[in-house]
Amino acid sequence: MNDILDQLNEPQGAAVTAAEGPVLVVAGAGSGKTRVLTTRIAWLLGERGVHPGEILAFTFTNRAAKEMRERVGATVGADRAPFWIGTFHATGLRILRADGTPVGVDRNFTIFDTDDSKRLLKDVLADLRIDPKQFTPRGARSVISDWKNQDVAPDAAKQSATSFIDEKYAEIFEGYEKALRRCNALDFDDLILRTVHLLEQHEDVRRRYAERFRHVLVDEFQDTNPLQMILIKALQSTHGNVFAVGDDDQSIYSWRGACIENMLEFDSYFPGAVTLRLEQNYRSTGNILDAANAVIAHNKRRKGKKLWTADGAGELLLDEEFQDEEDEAAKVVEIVRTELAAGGSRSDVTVLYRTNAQSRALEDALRRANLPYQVVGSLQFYERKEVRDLLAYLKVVANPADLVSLQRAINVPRRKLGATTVSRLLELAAATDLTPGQAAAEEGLLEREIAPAACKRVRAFFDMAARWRARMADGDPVPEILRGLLEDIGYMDHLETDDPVTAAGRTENVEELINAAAAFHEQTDGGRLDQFLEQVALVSDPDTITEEEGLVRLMTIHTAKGLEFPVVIVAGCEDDILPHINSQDDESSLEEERRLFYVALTRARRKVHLLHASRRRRFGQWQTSLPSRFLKEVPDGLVDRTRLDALAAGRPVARSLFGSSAAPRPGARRQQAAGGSRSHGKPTRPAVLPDQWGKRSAKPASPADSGWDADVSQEAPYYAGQLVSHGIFGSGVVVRVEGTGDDMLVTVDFNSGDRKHLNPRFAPLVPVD
DNA sequence: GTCCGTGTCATTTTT
DNA sequence: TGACACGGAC
Repeated sequence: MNDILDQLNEPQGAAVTAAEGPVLVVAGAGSGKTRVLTTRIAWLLGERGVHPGEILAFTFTNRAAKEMRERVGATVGADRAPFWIGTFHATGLRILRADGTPVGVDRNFTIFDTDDSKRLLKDVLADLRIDPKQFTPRGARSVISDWKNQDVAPDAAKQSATSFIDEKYAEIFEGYEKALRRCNALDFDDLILRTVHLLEQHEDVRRRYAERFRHVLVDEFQDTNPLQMILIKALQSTHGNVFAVGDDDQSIYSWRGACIENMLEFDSYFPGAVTLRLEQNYRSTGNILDAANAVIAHNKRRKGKKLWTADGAGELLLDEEFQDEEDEAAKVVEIVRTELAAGGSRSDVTVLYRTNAQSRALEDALRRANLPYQVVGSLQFYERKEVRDLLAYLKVVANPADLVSLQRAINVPRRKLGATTVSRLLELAAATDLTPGQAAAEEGLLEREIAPAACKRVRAFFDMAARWRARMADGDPVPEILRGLLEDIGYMDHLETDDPVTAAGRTENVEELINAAAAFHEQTDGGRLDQFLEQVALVSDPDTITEEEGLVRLMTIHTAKGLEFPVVIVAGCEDDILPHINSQDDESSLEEERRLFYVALTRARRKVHLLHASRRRRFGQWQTSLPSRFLKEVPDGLVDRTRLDALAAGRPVARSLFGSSAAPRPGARRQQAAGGSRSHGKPTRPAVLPDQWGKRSAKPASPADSGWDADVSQEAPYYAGQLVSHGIFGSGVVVRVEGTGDDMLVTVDFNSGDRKHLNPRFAPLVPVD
């Protein structure tokens, strides 16, 4: 044990050996947080005589849970590793499976994921005859989820509603809960909510669990929501041993209910808590850390800490501007090639971006350059249509009450059972209080509403389901059920006829699902179908299809949290992307955007490239953009900046237009090397014109180019960065120009502090020299 | 019941 | 731009 402690630095050691009672470890990026958690567990087991069964550890991802379990196992021996290390959801599920009955949780419930919930909500909205334009399933799900995460029941929501909108949502909430019950299903939030209810309403159960788990540990504490806080409090209620590790500066999930206050006000939730800080970083260079520290220091709502490293400063960060997203992508290719030339691997380079849509241009460029890449996390394996189809079948087999899966499965492949038949079937079932399968089995019931031929097809479907349900009851192995079912419904043929182009890929995914079932069968020693479905619902990706070597990785900053890479490229460092346009209104969401930028920076071990374009296509329309405001927060000495033109460098724009200032700078090679600048246009649009130089020879002309040419030469007297004045609002700076002609919309930040969206046709803006 | 054209609307997504 | 949902035509 002592050698393990010897390997820790002082604060790490203090955290690991902290006395009983509440402890908050504020662990900066790359400061050895997982190590502290796992060593703490090992120390409790080894030094404090704690039994493995007395430890409960929460994580947010399965990946983290797995890693923790393995690392503890490696230290103390697999047989002594705690049994209860898991995600909040998986842990809630375990508790509910064992003790859920008192809060009305049926043993055979199905877990609805987000997609299931939305589909169910769609039905609910239709039943309630609510205008689907005003209330979307997506919106309703998010409102309901917020309520659930604050332990608000439908009744309470109704009572506290102060507007028509809120009342409607509360009504939808109520209908949704009823529908869930009818489906014998729990959604993700329920896994925690019902557990909380169980522990709140049943003192004996709460005491039992609290006394059993003498030590509660929580990873990524900054991401906990109010409901999870209640759960943690309940579980530590008899002993107060909470060991929470997190980084408030990496809280990037507030939009999912994460509550940074849980961390900032840890002391008030757990009086007498000890707070420790881990600030020594073992990942990044000094320059990267200094940059990250400087940026995050602009946030007000934080605990405050400063990362440092015992190693050197390393290279400067690079901040480079490009004309558009294609040039930006070309730079990514160049960076990868440079790394390869220097003996590195493609997988050394990871590109991070704010929005998934940004991956397109990057992928195109990498594909053209023949550089294999992997987009991590965008479309999850279990979100693929074919996989979901098959899972829907399995769910129908496992849970006859699951109406959502039924609706998905019943007409895929086509069985001539359309919307009319299905909705009549569901109405009949609802009216008779039977499952659709039972309703179909009732003599003559279907015939009341459904044409005889359709009745026959409906019964054939349920016969099929019943056959496989019998096989399940016989304990047939899951992979065999899946394979047989596939055959039975002719799914592979369906894939082929449905779309021959994608059939091969989809078939592969189906095979991957069979593999997952086989792996499950092995690992669980013949686990049941419902257990398989449960695992699938709580695991977003099978391990096999992530983490491949030799691939350039692309992912959102959100998915990158918790990972590290030698070289990080942050693409799209532009205002309106990072910070995102929808998150600029209030201080707290702007701070979250800054945390995102901070997370991106701190992923890098060796090198950071910050790329941005001065214009890019958004929804098919060109939009100009300014460098991200966060770039300015990186101190000058740490970064090498390259701008396309003099504007951003602070020189008067017009001069660069006429060539006087265009001395080639190191990073400007693309624009300069091209030679043969084409002079055209009027000097009234300085900010865009210089971009055009060399464009044609830098890469083959594309339709986009000519379109842009035509556009700009006729319009765009306004450009981002331009100083303008307005009769009423005074003077200000143009932030963005959207649209053309009469539809033109110019966004201006006025010196008064107001941001206005103006149509110059109606609100004359006068350029200021 | 199914097909296909048109219209709408776009963050982030650990479970 | 492009994915997806819906409504009208067959």
